[in-house]
Amino acid sequence: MPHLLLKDLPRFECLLEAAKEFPDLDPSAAEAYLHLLRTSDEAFGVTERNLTEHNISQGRFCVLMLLWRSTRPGGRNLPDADAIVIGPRNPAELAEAANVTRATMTGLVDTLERDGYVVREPDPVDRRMMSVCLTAKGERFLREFLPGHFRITSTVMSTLTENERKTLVRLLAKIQSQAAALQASQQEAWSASS
Amino acid sequence: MPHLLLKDLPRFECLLEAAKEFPDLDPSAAEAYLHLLRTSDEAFGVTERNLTEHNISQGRFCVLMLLWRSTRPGGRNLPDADAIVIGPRNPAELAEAANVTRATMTGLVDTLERDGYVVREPDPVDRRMMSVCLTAKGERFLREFLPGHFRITSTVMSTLTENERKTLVRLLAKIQSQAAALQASQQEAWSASS
DNA sequence: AGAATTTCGTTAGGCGGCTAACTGTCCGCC
DNA sequence: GGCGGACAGTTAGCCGCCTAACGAAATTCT
Repeated sequence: MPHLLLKDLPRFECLLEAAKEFPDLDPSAAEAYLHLLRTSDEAFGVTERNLTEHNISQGRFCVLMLLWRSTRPGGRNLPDADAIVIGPRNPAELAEAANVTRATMTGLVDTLERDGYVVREPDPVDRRMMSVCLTAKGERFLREFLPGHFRITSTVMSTLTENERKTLVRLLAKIQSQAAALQASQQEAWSASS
Repeated sequence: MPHLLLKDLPRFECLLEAAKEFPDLDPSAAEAYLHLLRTSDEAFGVTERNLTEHNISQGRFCVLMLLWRSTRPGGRNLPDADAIVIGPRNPAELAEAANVTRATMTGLVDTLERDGYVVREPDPVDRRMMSVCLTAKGERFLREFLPGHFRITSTVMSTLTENERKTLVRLLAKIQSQAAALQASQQEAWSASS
C-alpha cells in the first residue's frame, strides 16, 4: 500500500465547516480529491497483496509486463503484424516507459535477474548499452500469475456497470489532463525561478 | 509520486486483444482500474510536489492534520460543541487513524519533533503512553501551508462540474467498498490457510 | 499477590523509490 | 586525430514505509 492516507475521510460537513475558515478550500473538490486517492489506494492494496504473495513488487511486475509486451510478437493475431513496435528493452527505455529513474530501473532489473526472470546482455554495437530480456522462467511466471491478477481487478470493478465504467474513465481522464497541465506549469515556474 | 506505473496506458484495443488469450481479463474493468491508479498517481504527484517544496512529506502532513483536528475545538461554531470528540494524540491512535504501523508513526513523530512542529510528552497516568502535541510553530506552518494546498486540489478538480464530482465520488465509493470487502476476504483466506 | 497476557513505544533491518555523482563509451567539432 | 560534451548504466546515500522483536508498563487471571 503506497502512501499514507487518512483511514476515515472527513465528512462533507466538516469540509464545509473548514471552508468557512479557509476560503481557498472548495469542499466538493476536496471531497473528490480525497476519495480519489483513498479509493485508488485501496484498489491498489488489493492487487499488491496478490503481488507480494507471489514475491514480486509493483515495480518488478511493471517491468515484466513491459518486457513481455516487447518479446511476444503481439500482433500475431492482428492483420498488420509487422507494424507492431517492439517494446523497450534497454534499461533507459524501460525506465522511461515505467516512469522511474534509470537508477531505480537498475535496482529492479538487479532483483529480477537475481530471481531468474530476466537476463542482461551487452549490446553488440553500442558498448554502453545493455539489453534486458525476459527468460522462459519469467514468461512462465507471468503466464501463471496474470489470470489471478486479472480476476482480482475484474472483481474490484465488478460493482460498476459498463456505462459507469465509461463515465468513470471519462471523468478520470479529465482530472488527469488537468493534473498533467498543472504539473507542467509547476515545472515551468520552478525552472523560471532557478 | 508513489508507485511505479506505466507512463502510457495500453490502449483499449490492446486489452481486447489480450483478453483473447486471457479469458479472465475484463477489458473495461482493466481499463477503469488502470485509469484509476494512473489518475490518482498524477493528482497526488501535483500535491506532493507542493509538499516537498515545503519540506514535508505526505505522511508528516497527515499527522499534522490529525493533530490539528484534535487541538482546535472544532465544534466551536457547532451547536453541540461538547459532543465533538477530541482527535487522536497517542502515537498508537495516530497510527491507526493514518493507516500506518506504530513503528512508522514513531519515525514520523521523530522528524516532526526534530523540525519543531510537534512535541512528545509523557502521559502522567499511564507511563507507557506518550502524548503528541502540535506546537505553535506547527500550527503556524499549517495555517500558511493549507491555503496553497487547497488551491491546488481545487484546481485539479476544477475541470469537473458539481454533478460530475458527485457521480465520481459515488462511483469511487462503490469501488472502495468492493475493494474493502475483497481485502477482508483475502485476509480471511490467509488466516484460514495459516 | 504473583504469573501470564496485552499494550505502548521504540529499535533493527529490509525494500523500493529518489537524487547526485561517477565510469565508460560514443559522437561532433576544431 | 584528439578533445569536450552527451549519454548509458551503475553506485552511494537518503527517506519513508514495512515487519519482527524487544523492554517497560498495565491488566487480567488464578
